[in-house]
Amino acid sequence: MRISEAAARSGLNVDTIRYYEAEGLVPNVMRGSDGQRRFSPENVDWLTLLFWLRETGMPMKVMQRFAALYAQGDETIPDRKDILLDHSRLLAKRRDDLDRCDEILARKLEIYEEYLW
Amino acid sequence: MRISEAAARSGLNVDTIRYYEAEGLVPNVMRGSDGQRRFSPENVDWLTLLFWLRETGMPMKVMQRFAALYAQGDETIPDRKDILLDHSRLLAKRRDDLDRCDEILARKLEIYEEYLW
DNA sequence: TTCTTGACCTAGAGTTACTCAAGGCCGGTA
DNA sequence: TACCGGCCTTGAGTAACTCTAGGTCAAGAA
Repeated sequence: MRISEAAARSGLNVDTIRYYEAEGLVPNVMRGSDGQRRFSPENVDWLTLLFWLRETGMPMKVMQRFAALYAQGDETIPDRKDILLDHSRLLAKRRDDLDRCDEILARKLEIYEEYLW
Repeated sequence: MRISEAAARSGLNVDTIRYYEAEGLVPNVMRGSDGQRRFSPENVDWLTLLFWLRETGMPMKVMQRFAALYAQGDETIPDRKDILLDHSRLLAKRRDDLDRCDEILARKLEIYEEYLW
C-alpha cells in the first residue's frame, strides 16, 4: 500500500514515516516501478509499534537500536526482548507520574473551588 | 531560596527554570541585592506544578496561557480551572495509551517467547 | 491529446522545548 | 590576595519532528 494509507493505519503522519525511514527505523520498505514507497502489512505493523513506542516516550535512539537488531535477524530476539521489557517498566513509571499529577490537579482544583465561593 | 534548591525541590533543572522564567511561565520571581534569583515557597509550588504538567505532556503554550491568567488575578480562576480540567482529560487519554501499548508489548513478547523455543 | 489534479518524491528550512558552553561577576574561605 | 562555587547572560547545539518549495508521474476531464 501507499504511504498515505500506511500513515492512516499506523497513526504516524507521512512526514514522520519518511523521516523514520531515513533514520533507519523502518527496515524493508520497497519501492514501486514509479519510485514510490510500497508498504507491506508487516511494514505497517512495524510502524504501528513505533507509533505506540513513541507515544509512550521511547527515545528515537532506542528505536534505532531496536530496528538495527531486528535487521540482524532472529538471534537478536533476546536483546529486543530486553528493550521491550525496559520500556514496559517505563510504562509503569509513567502510570505513577499520571497518578501523581492527578493528585496535584485535584488539590489545585479544590483550592479553586474555595476561591469561587 | 536559590535556584539550585528550587531546582532540586521542583524537579526542573536550573536551565529549564531560567528558560521558563524568560518565557513568562514563572511569575513573581524576586532578585537579591546581588542580582540573583530568590524563590519563595509559592514560586517552588508553581515550579513543581509546571514540572508535573510538563511531565504529563502539557505544551508550553498552554502553560504560558495558564501563567498569564494567573498573573491577571483571581477573576481568571474559572479559566485556569478549565485548563486544568482539560489536562485532566488528557491524563485519562494517556492512561489509555499506556494500556494500549502494554497490550502491544505483551503480544510482541509472546511472539518472541515462541521463537526462543 | 493536452490539461489538470492529486499523491508522491527529495532537500532543506523552521519549530518546540529544552540543554549545554563560554565568559563574566560576586561573596566567602584559606 | 588568590581561589572557589554558585550564580548570571547570551548564544549555540540537539532531538524529533513538521512544513515548504519545487519537481515527477499516472489517471481522468475537456
